[in-house]
Amino acid sequence: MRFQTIPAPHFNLEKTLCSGQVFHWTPHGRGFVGAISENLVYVEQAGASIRLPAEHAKLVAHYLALDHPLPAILQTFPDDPVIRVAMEFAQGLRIIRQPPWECLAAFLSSPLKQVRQIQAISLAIRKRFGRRLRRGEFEAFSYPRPEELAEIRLEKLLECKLGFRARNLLASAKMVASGGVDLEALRHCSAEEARRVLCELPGVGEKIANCVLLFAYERLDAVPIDVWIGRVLNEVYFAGRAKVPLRELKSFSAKYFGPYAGYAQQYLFHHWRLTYRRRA
DNA sequence: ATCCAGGATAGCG
DNA sequence: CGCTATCATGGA
Repeated sequence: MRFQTIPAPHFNLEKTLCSGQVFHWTPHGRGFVGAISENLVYVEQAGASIRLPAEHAKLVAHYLALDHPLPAILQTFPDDPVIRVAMEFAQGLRIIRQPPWECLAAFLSSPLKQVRQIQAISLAIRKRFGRRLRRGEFEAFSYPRPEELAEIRLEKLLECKLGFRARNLLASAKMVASGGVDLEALRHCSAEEARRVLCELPGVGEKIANCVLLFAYERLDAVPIDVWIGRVLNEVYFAGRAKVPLRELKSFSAKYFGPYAGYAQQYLFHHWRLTYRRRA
């Protein structure tokens, strides 16, 4: 296997793959093994570059969004102390371009789960129902395609610890498999239209739709407001005010964080989730 | 033990 | 419309 090193300035592989935007990459040697659709991929950080099998260079560079002008994006963030410390903490984090179905399926299994558990579920489904991919010392599993997942019995899916999410994942897979929702077509829609269509899927509300828009469709202004972002907004930007309505949090985020609000949101999410200590 | 987790949704007033 | 209870499971 011929390896290649390609430049990856302003990039941190570990922060990018382990910040709760994608859930199946597993440490291997000095890097990570995973799959992009049906392609087995190994990639490792090498200073300001990444090192990977040459045949996957193009695929991975696109997936990891190495072409995003990160310094220019960061410059659009508001200048406040909370953003500044998050930018420092999450330096090199990029929002990637996931295949839509993989991303949607992962977030369908996310409600009321910790990142750790979403990882476990994602890997269990891949191992159990996906395709085994092997190449030399590397091994990974693809995520079952919609039409494959749609054929799985609910009882079998439940063995992957999905709980009440299994029903939604299965029903959504059937809608995608039957063509009721065309995930590829959403690439050409406006963000509003794509969000509306995604919310037609069972188990998808505005938050998960925004996750998919941000992490799969490159709508970098989409802001998923989960418990962590809600916490940041309430404790920092709405400090002292009790019970701020969700619609107010949404409108504030869209205005205050700027054209790459989704990117800013991810830096805040990563920082707060890994450093937060509950107060007495 | 008790509370919480990258929420969505039916059912209520 | 906005509010609430509920859903299943494991981590902290």
